[in-house]
Amino acid sequence: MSAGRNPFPSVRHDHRACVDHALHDAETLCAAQGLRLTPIRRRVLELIWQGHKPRGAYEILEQLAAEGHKPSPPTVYRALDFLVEHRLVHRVNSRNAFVGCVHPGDPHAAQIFICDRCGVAVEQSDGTLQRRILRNAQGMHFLVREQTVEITGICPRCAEHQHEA
Amino acid sequence: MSAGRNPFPSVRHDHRACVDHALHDAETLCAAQGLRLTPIRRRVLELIWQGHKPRGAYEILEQLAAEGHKPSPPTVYRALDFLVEHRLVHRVNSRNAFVGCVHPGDPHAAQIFICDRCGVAVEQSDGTLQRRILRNAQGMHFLVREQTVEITGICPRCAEHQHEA
DNA sequence: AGATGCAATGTTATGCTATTACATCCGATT
DNA sequence: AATCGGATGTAATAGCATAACATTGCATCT
Ligand SMILES: [Zn+2]
Ligand SMILES: [Zn+2]
Ligand SMILES: [Zn+2]
Ligand SMILES: [Zn+2]
Repeated sequence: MSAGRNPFPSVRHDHRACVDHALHDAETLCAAQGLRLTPIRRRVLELIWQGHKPRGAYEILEQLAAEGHKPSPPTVYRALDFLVEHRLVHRVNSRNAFVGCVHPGDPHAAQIFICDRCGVAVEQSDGTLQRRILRNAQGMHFLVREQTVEITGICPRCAEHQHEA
Repeated sequence: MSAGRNPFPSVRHDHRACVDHALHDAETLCAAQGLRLTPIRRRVLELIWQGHKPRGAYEILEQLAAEGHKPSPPTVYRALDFLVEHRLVHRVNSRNAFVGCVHPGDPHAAQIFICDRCGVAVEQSDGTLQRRILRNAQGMHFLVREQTVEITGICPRCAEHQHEA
């Protein structure tokens, strides 16, 4: 992803490596679990990874159409369902969009930080935070299935640009 | 809301009191801040408080239509925008729906627990959790504007019913 | 009173997001 | 070859949200 210590991707990081890495991980994971990373699924994952910004289903659909495929919504949603189900991408509820997961296949609760300005999203997995949520749930005898934590604001890159302008 | 120590509302709690309380709070708050709780806004808030389940905009719209009002989507969304902006209701992103806020007007970060079975949503505001998120954000120099924490699972009432069946 | 300004609401149309239902294809198994 | 099941294709529709512009109604100023 990024070379520096800050998880927010620099504009000049080698993004091709991000994509290659994500696709390689996906292939490994699917092979290990007997899942079929079909051409469509693979291509959708690749499109999601074109950047670090969550992408909408119809955005993906239009890009596929531009390549000549002309799929219909269910095709894209089915691929997205597969990718979400097998933890290769996260759904970003506050945006109705999808972003590549950085710990593919690992059943983790992610916290997603999304920049209002540039749209970049970064994922974190703070176990302490996650356990605190579980503890609070237990306190009211609520059985947790899934937790969604999404934080919006301004990313460090955009904050820098701010005081340049 | 509920008589017991568990924040999940019992089936036999006096829900009329919830609604009355919410509307009274809203009136007080709007009066104090010079806001106009117009008939539509008030009615939408009341409909949201008809239960403890998040309600969709079109659900509200249909109920208004059934009463003879026949509003159009923008009317409802404008009322919802007002209610969200002034912190009388929370938007539940994972459901595209809206639920009454139990600390109206107070700028707090809420964690919302939603039952997959009965749809009831309960709000919590754990300051420790909230500060942990802020700390994590600061760690990457991310400036937080808003945090969304939504937890889905099975509420205590539904868990009880479970082992009856 | 009449003119002006502003917030709220009404109206029409449209855009974006997601799913249902059914048909077809294709590779693996028998 | 027949069968089966998962993946994809196709058409229609459901569900969520906003843009753009018209109108209303009330408060303020002249
Ligand atoms: Zn990258
Ligand atoms: Zn940014
Ligand atoms: Zn109640
Ligand atoms: Zn329940």
